[in-house]
Amino acid sequence: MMARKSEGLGERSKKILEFLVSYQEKHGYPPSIREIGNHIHVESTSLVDYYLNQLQEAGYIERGGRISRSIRVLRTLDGQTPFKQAFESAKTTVERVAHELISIPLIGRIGASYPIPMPESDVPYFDSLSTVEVAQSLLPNKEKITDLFALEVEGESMIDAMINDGDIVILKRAEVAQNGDMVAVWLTRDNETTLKYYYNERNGYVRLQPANRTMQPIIRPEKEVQVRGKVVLVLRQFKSH
Amino acid sequence: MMARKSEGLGERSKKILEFLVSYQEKHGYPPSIREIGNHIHVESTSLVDYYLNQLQEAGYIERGGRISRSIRVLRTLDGQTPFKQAFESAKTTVERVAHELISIPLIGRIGASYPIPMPESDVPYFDSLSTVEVAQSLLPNKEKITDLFALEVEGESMIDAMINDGDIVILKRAEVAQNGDMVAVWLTRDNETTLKYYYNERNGYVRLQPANRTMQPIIRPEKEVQVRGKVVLVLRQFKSH
DNA sequence: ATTATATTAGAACAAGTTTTCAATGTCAAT
DNA sequence: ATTGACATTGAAAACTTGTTCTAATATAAT
Repeated sequence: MMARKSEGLGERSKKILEFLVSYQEKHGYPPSIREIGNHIHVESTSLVDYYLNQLQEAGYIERGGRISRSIRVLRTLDGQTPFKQAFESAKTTVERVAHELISIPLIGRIGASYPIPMPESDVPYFDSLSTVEVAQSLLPNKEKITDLFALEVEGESMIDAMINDGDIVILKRAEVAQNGDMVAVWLTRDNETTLKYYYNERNGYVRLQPANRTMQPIIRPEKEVQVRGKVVLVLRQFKSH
Repeated sequence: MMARKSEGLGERSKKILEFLVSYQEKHGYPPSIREIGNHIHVESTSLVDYYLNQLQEAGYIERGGRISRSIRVLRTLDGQTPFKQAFESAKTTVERVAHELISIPLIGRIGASYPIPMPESDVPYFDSLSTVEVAQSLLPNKEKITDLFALEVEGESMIDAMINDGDIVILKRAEVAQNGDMVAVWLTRDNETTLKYYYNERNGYVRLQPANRTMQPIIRPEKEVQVRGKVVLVLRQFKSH
């Protein structure tokens, strides 16, 4: 016993599979069993049925029982996934990739001596100078992207935050901050913008700590410190010469 | 005479057209007339046939006479062309977007006291720890992406280059540099890695200038300075607390 | 040779499916 | 009210299509 077990697919099955794909491509709907039989020069519908069952067993096609022209090709010989599936797959890929590339409005500059420009809430950046494209993976998980905006740093006043002229900082709009956040603040007494680590000392004072540990912190009363956003990412591009 | 001439399509025709598309998407083959009728709550097949003829007249569908489930949608209400064309369009979109999001291998760490790990040329990073996703727009025009690699900065030795612990630097492989490039170099005499601006003084010496202008440059003989790459981008991520 | 299984044919049947037709309802314009 | 194009119905007819059954033939292992 044990006759040759169908290694792979027979010639006819292959031909049927190809025909299914080409017919669908050409007509927009699948062929009937008799049409298949005609193509492989087989008169009897039962034989075609026989082959189709094989193809189904092997996972190449799917059949909707008793329904006319209801053969669906799941995969082809070369592993290609035809049509619907390929389309779906492409679609999800588009969505995924598109989702992973975020456009953040570059709404202005930030420097020591002038206030931080703020984007209008919700009304998404019509007047943005340009946008900065950033991969989602570089940003904190699931930030609402509408809360993000970018500023270009002007001048060297942020050097103690390790941020230099020309750097791009990406911020999340915020009025309050947690201890340890890198924040953009406006100091009312000093009339100055700065980027520092934020620590709320429980005595009504706020300590603003430079990133560079060798430098001294700034300590101000809470009401003199206006938080404008949390820094989520800093970008520094270098031109190649 | 001249009764209301069908302006556009009737509600039912529209519904049928939508159904045709969604059914085909879902099942992989077109619906029968009865199934259509069922969907729009119409018992008589002849009425559905009537609507289908209209749709055909209007050029929305094509029918294979007497053949079961042989309706092909040519165009939809919003002018979209289903199937193959949509697939092609989606595919190109995928390719375009995917092209704008680049995966750069993160191949190790960089610190003052140990050499710069280098990726094998061409052999694309099998052993990369992970990858950094970056928008093409942030990189210099048309860099060969295979020449790019990323390193995570360890320690605070690069502070004078305004680069801190945890920062990610993206480099382009290079053995020589132009004046003004920010480069990653290995100093053989000092046994040290550093990131500095590169200036070749024509007297056989190289001046390595910190980004922070208040600091003093390092000057070394040309042969003691091994350029490993040009810095093209620095990323600093902040966790939100 | 024998046996079990794989392959093929043909026909008949049942179910699925589209067409056709005659009849009737609807509605705006005459 | 009458007309006539459009819309709708139900049912029968005609055709397409998938399934099943029986039987015949081939093929490989025993």
